[in-house]
Amino acid sequence: MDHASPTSAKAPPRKDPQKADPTRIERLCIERGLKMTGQRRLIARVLSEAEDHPDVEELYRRAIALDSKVSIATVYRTVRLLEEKGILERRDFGGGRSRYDPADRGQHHHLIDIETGTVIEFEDEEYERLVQSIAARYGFTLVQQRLELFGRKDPALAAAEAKRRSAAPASKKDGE
Amino acid sequence: MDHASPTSAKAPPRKDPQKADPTRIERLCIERGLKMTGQRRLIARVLSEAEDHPDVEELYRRAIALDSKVSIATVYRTVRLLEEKGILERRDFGGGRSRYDPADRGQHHHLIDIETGTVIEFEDEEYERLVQSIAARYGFTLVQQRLELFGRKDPALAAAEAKRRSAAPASKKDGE
DNA sequence: ATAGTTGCAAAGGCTTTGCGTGCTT
DNA sequence: AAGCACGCAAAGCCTTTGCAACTAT
Repeated sequence: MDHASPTSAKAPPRKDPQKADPTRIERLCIERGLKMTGQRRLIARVLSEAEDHPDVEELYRRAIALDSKVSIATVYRTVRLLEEKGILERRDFGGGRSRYDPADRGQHHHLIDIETGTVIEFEDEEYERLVQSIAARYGFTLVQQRLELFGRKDPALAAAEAKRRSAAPASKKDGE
Repeated sequence: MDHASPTSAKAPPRKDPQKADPTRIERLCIERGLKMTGQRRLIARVLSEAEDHPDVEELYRRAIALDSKVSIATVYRTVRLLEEKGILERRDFGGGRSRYDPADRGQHHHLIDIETGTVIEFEDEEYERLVQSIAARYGFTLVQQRLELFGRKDPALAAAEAKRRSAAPASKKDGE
């Protein structure tokens, strides 16, 4: 993970928190030529700060916690817009609701612990190569993909993992 | 596809079409100790004959075409039951509805043509090995997985594919 | 006979939408 | 100024469920 930068804002306080520092996602919105309203800036900020995979209701909760000037309909509309613009990716980890994942964090997939709901993100070059070649095998160019692994922590394997743990990969508990 | 047997019934007509020949899925239901009603037999039959990935409404349509003694609520209930029993797998190819896939057809994944909706099923040993090892890497035993590739037919690649086409893989047009 | 199943219609959860008002460009 | 975005509440999907009648074991 090369793009990871601490969430904490080290920048000195500015006059208007809304216009202070265009967040990662806000910048993308502007690039794509979206009209930036206060609500969109707010949602963009929540998304930029999110390190998990929130659903619409969770985004809504976080947004109103910051500002309280959004309706859930707008969150739905915005999230759909951003998905169409390729800024957000919609995921389905089961449970009915869609979850959202900023698309600028690079290609990654999910390993879900079926006991605890913990979501581990991972990347794998070999896998990437392989699916490209599978698609090509059928004459297709890959446009999108979805890979989710659901598993259970295995004591034996976990011990083995503990040993080789050195470059700690991202791993965080996600709701569900 | 080794298990594929023609849909047409070549067997000599029996007394009761309902009890005649327990279908593949029906047999599984019985093994799991499910109480077999006419409706369940009917749905089991539709599922056994399906070579695509129908959603509930499609199952319902096919079922009433055969017999017309089912309600859609029962289809929903049955499909959920069979999923819990591990007889059916629920898929989400986008579009809101869940699609169903008999679990006894072996491990396979899907490549979806985003232009036409065509669904290609494929298997890949190397992939299977790889994801096992990815899960193990994090100390997990794989319990379930979901892999869907969405792509667009690429003229250049398609030409290449046409050449090497010898062992024709399964490929069928699916609704949506 | 009994526990489980079905149909029907109503309810539920998530998401979208119509409409009048308000704000960005 | 003009068009697009917002909020609100109503409506739309897909799916589940309460209840009374029915059926497989």
